[in-house]
Amino acid sequence: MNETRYLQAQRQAHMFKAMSHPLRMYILVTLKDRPRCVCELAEEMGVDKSVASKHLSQLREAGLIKDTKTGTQVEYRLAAPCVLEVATCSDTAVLMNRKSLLGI
Amino acid sequence: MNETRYLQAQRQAHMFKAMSHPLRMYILVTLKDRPRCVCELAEEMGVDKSVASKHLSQLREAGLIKDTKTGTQVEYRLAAPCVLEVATCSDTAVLMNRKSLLGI
DNA sequence: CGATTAGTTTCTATATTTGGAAACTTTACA
DNA sequence: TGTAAAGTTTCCAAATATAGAAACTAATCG
Repeated sequence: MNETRYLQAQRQAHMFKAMSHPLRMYILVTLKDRPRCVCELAEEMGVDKSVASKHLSQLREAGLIKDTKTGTQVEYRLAAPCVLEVATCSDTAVLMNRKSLLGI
Repeated sequence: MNETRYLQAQRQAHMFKAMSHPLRMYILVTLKDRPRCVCELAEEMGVDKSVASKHLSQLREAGLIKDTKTGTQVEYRLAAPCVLEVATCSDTAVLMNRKSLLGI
């Protein structure tokens, strides 16, 4: 077991874990548009604000989004828009693979 | 809730879920080098072959790797090497964000 | 000050993921 | 044929993740 390689794998896996939930990806895609506060996202997704807040925490902890506090509101924005392009790109590449896999 | 956007998010999340486990990322990085069979990977990672096999199934199901059966062996290879470059790229971008986040 | 609004954290029940052991399948080959 | 090797699948226990309710914090504003 290559230690350096494992540490790299662990770090990357952690980032992808943050991106591994439908609502969290939905949040990322939505934020690409423009920044939003927690309750806006919660309402848009139809979940409790505590649920939205927790998903946002995970994304922030992973370094994917940033927040700015203004009064009682917390505005969230993408930290690295390129990550999203990356998601779309690999998504497309993999989708093509799966299609050929399924014979579509 | 934007339906199209949610479906896209769901699809991408599914791919990232396959990449969200340290051992699975380790497998991907290792396969970048050259193809391997299940027992080679199991031994290298120090886990039961059933464990390696299950992780490989998930990666295959997500369209990230392909397999070729030869005799009793099943050789796994990367399906889309670009996905790995993508992983390194976003990893770096996010890492930089986290550093500035932590004030490093 | 007291009420309201926006968020976060805690608690709890449920669901999913994971690893390893054991059973099973398939191919090789003595 | 029967034994071994390589994989997969099934089973189970332990660990983790998730949603929503409730409690809590902090800022605004009458």
